Amino acid sequence: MSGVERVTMKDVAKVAHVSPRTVSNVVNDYEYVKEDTRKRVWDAINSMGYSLNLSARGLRQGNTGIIILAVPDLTMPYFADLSDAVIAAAQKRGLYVLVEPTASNRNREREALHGMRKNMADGIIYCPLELNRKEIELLDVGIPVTVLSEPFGDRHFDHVMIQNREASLTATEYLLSRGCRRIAAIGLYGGQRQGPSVERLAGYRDALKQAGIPIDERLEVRTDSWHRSDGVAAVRKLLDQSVEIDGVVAFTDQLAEGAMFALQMAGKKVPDDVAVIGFDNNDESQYLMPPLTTIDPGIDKIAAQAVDILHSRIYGDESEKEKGQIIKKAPFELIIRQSA
Amino acid sequence: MSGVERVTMKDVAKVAHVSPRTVSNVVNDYEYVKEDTRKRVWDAINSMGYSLNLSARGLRQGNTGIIILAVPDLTMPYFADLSDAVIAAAQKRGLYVLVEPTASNRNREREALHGMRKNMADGIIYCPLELNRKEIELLDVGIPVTVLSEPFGDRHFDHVMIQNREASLTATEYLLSRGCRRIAAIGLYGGQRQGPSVERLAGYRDALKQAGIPIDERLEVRTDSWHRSDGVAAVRKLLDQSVEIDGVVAFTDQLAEGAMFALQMAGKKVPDDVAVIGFDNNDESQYLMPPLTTIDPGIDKIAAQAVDILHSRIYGDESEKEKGQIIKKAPFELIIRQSA
DNA sequence: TTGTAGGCGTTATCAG
DNA sequence: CTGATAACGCCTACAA
Repeated sequence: MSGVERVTMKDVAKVAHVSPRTVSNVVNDYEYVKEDTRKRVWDAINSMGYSLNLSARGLRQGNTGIIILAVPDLTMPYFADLSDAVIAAAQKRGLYVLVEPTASNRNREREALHGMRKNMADGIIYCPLELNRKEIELLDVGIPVTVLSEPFGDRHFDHVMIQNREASLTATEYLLSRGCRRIAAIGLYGGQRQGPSVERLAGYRDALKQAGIPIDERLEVRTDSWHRSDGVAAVRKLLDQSVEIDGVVAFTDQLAEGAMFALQMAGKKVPDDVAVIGFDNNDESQYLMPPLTTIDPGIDKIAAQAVDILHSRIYGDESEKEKGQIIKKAPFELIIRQSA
Repeated sequence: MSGVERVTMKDVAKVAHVSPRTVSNVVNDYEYVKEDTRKRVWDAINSMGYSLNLSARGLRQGNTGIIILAVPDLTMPYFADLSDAVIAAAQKRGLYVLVEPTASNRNREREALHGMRKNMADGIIYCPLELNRKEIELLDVGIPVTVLSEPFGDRHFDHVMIQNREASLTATEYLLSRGCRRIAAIGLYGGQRQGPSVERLAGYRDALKQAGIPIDERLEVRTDSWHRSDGVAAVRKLLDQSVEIDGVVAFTDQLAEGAMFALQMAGKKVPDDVAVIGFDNNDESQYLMPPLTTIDPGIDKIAAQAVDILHSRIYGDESEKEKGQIIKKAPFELIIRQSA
């Protein structure tokens, strides 16, 4: 097969009759290299099969060109889409992305490794499902961090916010405008006082309050996670307890999907008997029966902003690095289809 | 915030009153270190906030601990699930995974970067959708490669195979056993003579042949890709052309999902009018209406095998590295639900 | 069981 | 515009 021999810059330099310094300049597109020299060097590089050793560069420069994207679970469509978007955005800036599932079904004992990974990266984009103290501690590792959530605690990480509360308010308002009065909220998550699910519930309550409708806690269904099966379970619970409903605000499209499934299994028509609205606008939501009305959180913009912020923190000039906490709100959009 | 000062092994050594060598031994869990010394070193490490510089280690040892997972598109559930599984498997072996979408909607001009990435990794797991010459060339970069497909060409990469042809045969046989006689095959992809979609079509034809049913090319629908929208388009095409069908073998669950959607929109009942079977067993397929009968390709096993093979090629002793081409077939399973 | 010394491939500094 | 030289932080013979 291929070589045991490692071709280095020095080797290339010898063949091209220049110094290693010049080879480095060529490889890094340094401006002031004679055209002639540049060509000679590239020829040597290609003919010798040389390739840059990024470990060496990293050691010398003190950075790796890698950022970590920490998401709960790649098998959830929202996070898969987000990862894809972040990788694309990072690529534009010449960064590599190490995806790290933090709460995947397949990973349980990753804590140990966590400590190591930070050494491999120049920055972290962290996407929390819930915010417990331990995870937050893990973030504070001496490299820039951008968190995809509302700001929390006394930490001063940068944030790119999904407007969970406002979007949830919008979704609920829409159901109200369609005449729903018994609206269930599905997806309050875990035992946290903060995090996306708490915000989404708050938005739901805001809308009810504005409409003068009293809160009925039986309509607020907790779930173990945000998978489809949780949506099924939530609706079953409502039906079992004979809680009357004419609308469902699901905190993710998967929950909505599961909810619609369970409703239809129980002989309810969507949207006639029960209107359903989701959150995320995953690709699949437009192919459900009926197609799902949902909130589009603008994933590409979120990803691009997160990467841009991180990039400026890591590689920007001093003035950028020293800037105070950056907080951006991403715009969202109500996508109306047939489920509500 | 945190430090400008970089703590090195030498610093730790000084504080712990040992040599850098000993610190290295401790960090790397070398066996022969006195308990007392070990503790002293760890204390120093923790109190000083030292962390290992992986670039330096990589430079010294000639490897990075990173493998690349090249998949077409993270937004496709199959590849998201696969990535999750590969990351989990890699974690068990202490490897980091750089996910690289090769044909994502969001990435078009990544060719240029491709050359660079190989320098950052010790090995590649490559998951092809189609096999064109250019992509194959790109693979041959001097580090071990494991390909998730049937072997091809004259290259001697290692392979972990999904049994596309056999599984597709099984799926089609099942529809036949349920009485279908006009079975459409949806998802022949691109203009290639090789690749998963070609194999799946072959399996479909095998089954028809075995059953003595003549091939009708109008039933074999090409698609641009394997997204839900392609499933919709394929069925619409069949219906528009008034091609009679009573069954659909879709080459992915997403195609099946789109197909069911289009069928139901056209007033057809699934499975009574048209039975539908998918391929992949994504989580969502059990929540469709009706729940989707499909093929489970055993993603966890595929991921684990691919990582294991790569690991032995990279870090194994010489005898393992020199072994000839490794080819493994992953088992699959027919999952029967209500769509067929 | 631990210390010493040297180099892995790059890039930055400093000349020229 | 290009050359020499010195680090970057770690690992590993070799020695003790």
